Amino acid sequence: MQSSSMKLTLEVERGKNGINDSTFPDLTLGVKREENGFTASGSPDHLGDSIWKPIDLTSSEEDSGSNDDAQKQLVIYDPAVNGSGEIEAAFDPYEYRPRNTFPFNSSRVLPAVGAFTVQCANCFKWRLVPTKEKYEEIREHISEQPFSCETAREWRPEISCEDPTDICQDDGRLWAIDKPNIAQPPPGWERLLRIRGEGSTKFADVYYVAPSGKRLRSMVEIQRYLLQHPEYMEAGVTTSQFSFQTPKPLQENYVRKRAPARLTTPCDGGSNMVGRLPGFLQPSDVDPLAWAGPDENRDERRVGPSVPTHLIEASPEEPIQHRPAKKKKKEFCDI
DNA sequence: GCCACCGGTGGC
DNA sequence: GCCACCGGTGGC
Repeated sequence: MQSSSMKLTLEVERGKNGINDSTFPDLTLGVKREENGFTASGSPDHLGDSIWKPIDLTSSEEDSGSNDDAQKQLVIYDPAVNGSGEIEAAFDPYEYRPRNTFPFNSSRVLPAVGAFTVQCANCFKWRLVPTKEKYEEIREHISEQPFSCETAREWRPEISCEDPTDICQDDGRLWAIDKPNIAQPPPGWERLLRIRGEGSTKFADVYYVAPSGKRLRSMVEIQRYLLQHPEYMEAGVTTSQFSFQTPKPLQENYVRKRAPARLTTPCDGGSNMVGRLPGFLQPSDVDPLAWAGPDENRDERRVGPSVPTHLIEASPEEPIQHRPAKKKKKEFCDI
């Protein structure tokens, strides 16, 4: 990972429908994994050092094409998945909430961001960022102000490049690369990232929640809302403070590809597209890093109650899904 | 009735 | 192929 010095990571957890929103804010972090599941370890300082290993996402960057910003990437993964694992919480920098651990009875559980991680530009190790707000702050200026372990001393005074990485992309979580340089939302506003279930036509949706509680889902709506509420504009809020860009999943098949309009033979397969499970795709094609899907791991991860298989490993229960495919994941930690 | 989520597509 | 946008609707 060379250039990519900085990448940002997001951990995804699953939440349930209504709940997601609330969960969002919490995203905090630290997850550790335990034997099979996750656990938290607790060390106050760094999360499990041992537990998490370094991740290398570099390659994944595909797209940003222009920027090689590969740098700033976020990875999302779903801890919950694993099950049971539990995530524990330790407060300090990393506090976790075991929310996902408990069984949601709800029928729908969707993945949600569980943690944010940024890669040190010097040692390339991943550092968990304690809050969504801090993460957004770092992300906003990641190009001009590369993140380093030294920066992390703001919330972890003892941290240095000598410490092991905080997280490793291994277990079957869902990882995604975030876009760099996204402005922080205006004061009083919140930017929500909702991860869709596997097999959807899109990976995620971004919403902005205005101070009034109104949710806005596109720049058109933002613009309209600001015009209707001049007070925000008078306060300096502009559309440049909003961005609906979403992270990209490393799992290549997570998002269902749009079917070609003309696929022939419908039958043949029936398989045509839609029906196909993503899983079938070849991981190989994808980037190296891509994490792998859940394969085997999945079992472990799933914990108790639910988890059905689905693709994402993460999701524990998901009634929802379309069929998931399974993909395999692999782990890659490099550092 | 509301709204979170999903699907679809026009435009690039 | 990707993404911004928004319509539809299941579930509450």
